[in-house]
Amino acid sequence: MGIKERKAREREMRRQQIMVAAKRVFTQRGYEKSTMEDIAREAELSPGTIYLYFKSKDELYASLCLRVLRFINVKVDHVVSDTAMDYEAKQKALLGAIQEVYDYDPLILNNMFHLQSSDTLKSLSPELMNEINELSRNALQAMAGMFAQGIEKDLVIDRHPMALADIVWALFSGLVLWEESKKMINAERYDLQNTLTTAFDVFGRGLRKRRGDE
Amino acid sequence: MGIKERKAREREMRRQQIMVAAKRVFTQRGYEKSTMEDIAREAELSPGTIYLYFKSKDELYASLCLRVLRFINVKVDHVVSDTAMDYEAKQKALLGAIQEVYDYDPLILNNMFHLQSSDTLKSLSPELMNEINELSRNALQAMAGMFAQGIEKDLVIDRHPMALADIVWALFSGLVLWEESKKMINAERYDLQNTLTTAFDVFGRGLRKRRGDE
Amino acid sequence: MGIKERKAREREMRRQQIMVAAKRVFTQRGYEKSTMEDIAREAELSPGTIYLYFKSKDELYASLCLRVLRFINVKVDHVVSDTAMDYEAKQKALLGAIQEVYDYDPLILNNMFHLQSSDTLKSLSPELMNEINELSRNALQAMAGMFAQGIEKDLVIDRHPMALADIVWALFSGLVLWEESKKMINAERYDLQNTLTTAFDVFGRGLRKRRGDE
Amino acid sequence: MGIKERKAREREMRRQQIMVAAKRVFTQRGYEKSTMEDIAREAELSPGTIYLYFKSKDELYASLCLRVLRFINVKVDHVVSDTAMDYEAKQKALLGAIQEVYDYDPLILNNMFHLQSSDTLKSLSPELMNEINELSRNALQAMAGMFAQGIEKDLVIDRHPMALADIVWALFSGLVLWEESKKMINAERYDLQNTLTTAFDVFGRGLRKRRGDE
DNA sequence: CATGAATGAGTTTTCATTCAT
DNA sequence: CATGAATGAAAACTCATTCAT
Repeated sequence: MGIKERKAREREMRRQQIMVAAKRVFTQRGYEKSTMEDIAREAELSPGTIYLYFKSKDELYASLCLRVLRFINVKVDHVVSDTAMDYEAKQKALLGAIQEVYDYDPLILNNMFHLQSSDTLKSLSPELMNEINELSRNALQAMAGMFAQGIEKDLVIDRHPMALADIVWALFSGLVLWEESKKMINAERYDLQNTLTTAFDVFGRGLRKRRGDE
Repeated sequence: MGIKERKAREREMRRQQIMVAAKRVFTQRGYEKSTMEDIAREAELSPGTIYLYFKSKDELYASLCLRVLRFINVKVDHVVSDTAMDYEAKQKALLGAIQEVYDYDPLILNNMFHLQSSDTLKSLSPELMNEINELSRNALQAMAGMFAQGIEKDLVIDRHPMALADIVWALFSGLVLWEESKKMINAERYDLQNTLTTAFDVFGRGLRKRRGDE
Repeated sequence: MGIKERKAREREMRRQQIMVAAKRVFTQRGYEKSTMEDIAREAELSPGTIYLYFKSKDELYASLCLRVLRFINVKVDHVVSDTAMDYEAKQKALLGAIQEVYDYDPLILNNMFHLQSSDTLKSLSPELMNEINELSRNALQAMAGMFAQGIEKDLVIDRHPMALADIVWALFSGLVLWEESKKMINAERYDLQNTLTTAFDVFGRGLRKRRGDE
Repeated sequence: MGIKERKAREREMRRQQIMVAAKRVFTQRGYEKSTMEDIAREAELSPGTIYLYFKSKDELYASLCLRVLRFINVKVDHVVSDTAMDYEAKQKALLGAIQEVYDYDPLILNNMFHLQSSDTLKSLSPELMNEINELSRNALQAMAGMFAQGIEKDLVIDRHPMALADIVWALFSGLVLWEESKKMINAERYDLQNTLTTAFDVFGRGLRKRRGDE
């Protein structure tokens, strides 16, 4: 039925509209300081309406994280399974994907941290929780797999691949944090782009194994 | 007056007792989910008493950050000004200092993030704010100075020294975050020690310049 | 006009459909915990449609009560005015009618209680309120009239007839309540039928006057 | 310690103060229409204070029921175990106890009905729930025991003792309900005292077995 | 007529902070 | 100084009712 489809599409658009507004508010104020009324105002809707699309503030928040995780997974899966790319290209593409996430919503990786609270987890619907867990695990394992390949081909120093994947993730979470902290300490001119480029470079060198090393 | 001194010392001890309790609670639950009553209970004091030593929850929190920043500054200043150490030793000592902070309170660097909220800043007393700003800037500039030395002596790749300092900080903030996130996604066995060691290694290699590189 | 009639009949059928659904929902959850959406879902209609047939939740509820009151009145009037029945038969028929109401909707007598709230009453349309008042009064007075007859013929103990009518009503309201309360306290096996039979018997004996009594 | 005792007594008095206020408000408006703010205003306290003594609206309500159940149990246990009373005296004392409850809070027996909702039960602390269940069962079984005695001594008609206990309880719940319903239908002059007296009389007659009966 | 998405006032609950003892 | 009961403003969430389609 065409009507049902249209309804579903409209419903999905409202969801997106709310998520976009929520992202803006969460990014600006952080999870705890953002009120549902703030989000409603930003979405130009009434508070009650939000609850027609998301069961609770936590579910709304988790849905935002989910979207980012899905994006990362698509990218990572694509990069990892592309047999035409050599290792160097894959590493570059991976870092590019993470920077895309960063550009989309710099705080999401840090805010995701909020989900760790066991109280929060209890209130999430099991489906949501399961998808989040699965996607997180999948992204990480895909990255680890890529590093394992690099180690095998002797292009990356021989360290536990999962630890390397963790460092990639941590470095980016940390940069976000740090960018915000710098604002706090009134660092006159925080050149994030420069820092990111340097990080990529440092990180790339550290991973790369060269003859005569060790 | 001996009496006045004793009083002052007792007062300082109470402050420390409260801060130790607050650290434990903030570390466990995060800033927003920690209540003043939680902290009072942990300190075996009444809520009212906390307010005799700290003007507000925010000031208590900022005082915790301050303590960590002071510790880092002492270490960094010492390392940087020690003319007996060569660059490699300095870099190692610096990373060691940061890991000490991490061992003392893994979440402090992340939680510090909370201060970024402009609402929070407004409620802090100007003296507190100034000291925080100064210490943060100082620590970062000292680190940057160290890297500048390394670059000059051709021991470190030629990148903006401040950016390198940022990356050090960010990497460690990020690792903490990530450790917590892994709990969330039920990562089967998260070997933080391994990850940290690898990070040190990767980071060290990336910073170190070698003949024939580039 | 045949068309107008058909329309009217269809309209009446929708009303009935909604009332049946509402009865089910109110019976299950009670007045306050039942939402208009619950009722709409049960009636397989949309919430908006309910409002085409009933001005408000209160009016819908009052309409349900009205239906029961009308049923009781028909029965009571019939019993009381039937000159062919002797007193004993009338009393029996009356109790039978009440049990019929009970079988139809055990909670209606209790739920009716909700109407007592003065706020609720204010929002009812005067016509509805008037009919409810009149029917209630009429049913009670008819019963009282019957008891007065019994007293006159020396078949029933000499007590205020209205008080006797009240007790009949109260006993049945109470039994319903009590049946529900027993579920709450996990009474192992609540044999309502047995209790009702006993109640009829005890009550009948109490009303019956016997030679030598008093 | 005298201080601890005094504190405990003061705390208990506040609890009572709140419960008295809550009783008044619940009695006047019913459970659902009573807001915590209403109760706080009646108790001349702030809403937050109520939550220092009762975990939720439901727990406050359940505590009220508990108090009444405790009272009934004390009375019933006393009457049943008093070997100096004959059956007739016991029955009279029992009805008297119930009327005392009724005089104290006419609506409590009806309102208790609210607890039956499974949603409500889930939110109650298990201890509270257990005590309510135990007390209810105990009161009922004690009453049933008394009737069993009466049946054995051939003073009460031979019916299931538990059914007789149920009827006692139901009759009184019902009278309360009915008293309120009468207000609703603007019954000109509702003489509750007369109805109650008649109910006692009718009920007593119904229970009493006499030679030559049946 | 029928729909069902949207509304927003109203409710329960939390917690930083104060102040009388 | 220390206490901890009390406060009350603010937040999450609900639901009867409306109205554009």
